[in-house]
Amino acid sequence: MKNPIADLNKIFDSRIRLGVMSVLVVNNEIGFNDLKQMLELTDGNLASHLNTLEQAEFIKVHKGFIGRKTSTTYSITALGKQAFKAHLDALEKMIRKL
Amino acid sequence: MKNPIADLNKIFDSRIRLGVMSVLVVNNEIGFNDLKQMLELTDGNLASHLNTLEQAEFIKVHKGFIGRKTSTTYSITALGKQAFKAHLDALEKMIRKL
DNA sequence: TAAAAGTGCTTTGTTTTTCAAAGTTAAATA
DNA sequence: TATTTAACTTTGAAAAACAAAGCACTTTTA
Repeated sequence: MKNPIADLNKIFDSRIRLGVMSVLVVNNEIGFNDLKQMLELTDGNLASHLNTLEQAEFIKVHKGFIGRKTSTTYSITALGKQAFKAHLDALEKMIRKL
Repeated sequence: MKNPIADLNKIFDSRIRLGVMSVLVVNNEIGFNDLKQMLELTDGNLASHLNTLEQAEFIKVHKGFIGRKTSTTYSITALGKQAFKAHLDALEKMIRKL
């Protein structure tokens, strides 16, 4: 039997980053505050996890306005989609033995 | 939309503990060294994760002998099976939106 | 118009978690 | 007898997670 965890992506070990990605897969764009409320996080905590995902180029940021109010939204990148899918495939392979 | 990560079990955030559980689900008993080789871990690292799982009563230890040589094996408990399944269900629910 | 509140962070510092390395005890093998 | 193996425990360092506070800016409210 080979190492069942070797293909899991370390970035997605975090439940929060997993949650962000899962939200971004179904919402092609979501705001900082919506995400914050959805995942029940403090600003700093969310911001740092978003930063990790951005560094990995799994998500990208859009800074814009709603009317004249600033609004930051996030979306998943092609690379992010691919990496997330690969992770889920690895997870599935790992547990399909059930 | 409600918090998609609320039902994930914190104990299974760790890829290693996830790996241990997934191995134990299909092997009703496995030895320390087999697990160590399978997951490619140092003794101390594996031992401490096994300890976490044991504290949670998700696995149990059997200390015995092969001939007169000590042999430690691990198996999953009913509680562990249940908790692991609940975690996988939560994961699945989270990603079935795809 | 002054105060309060919201947005989206960054910074700071603490707590928690992870991990490798070394030490340990007892038995097995060369 | 010396070395090796099994299965840890202990120690300590590094990394990660997190809350709280601060901040710059804008908008809303009193």
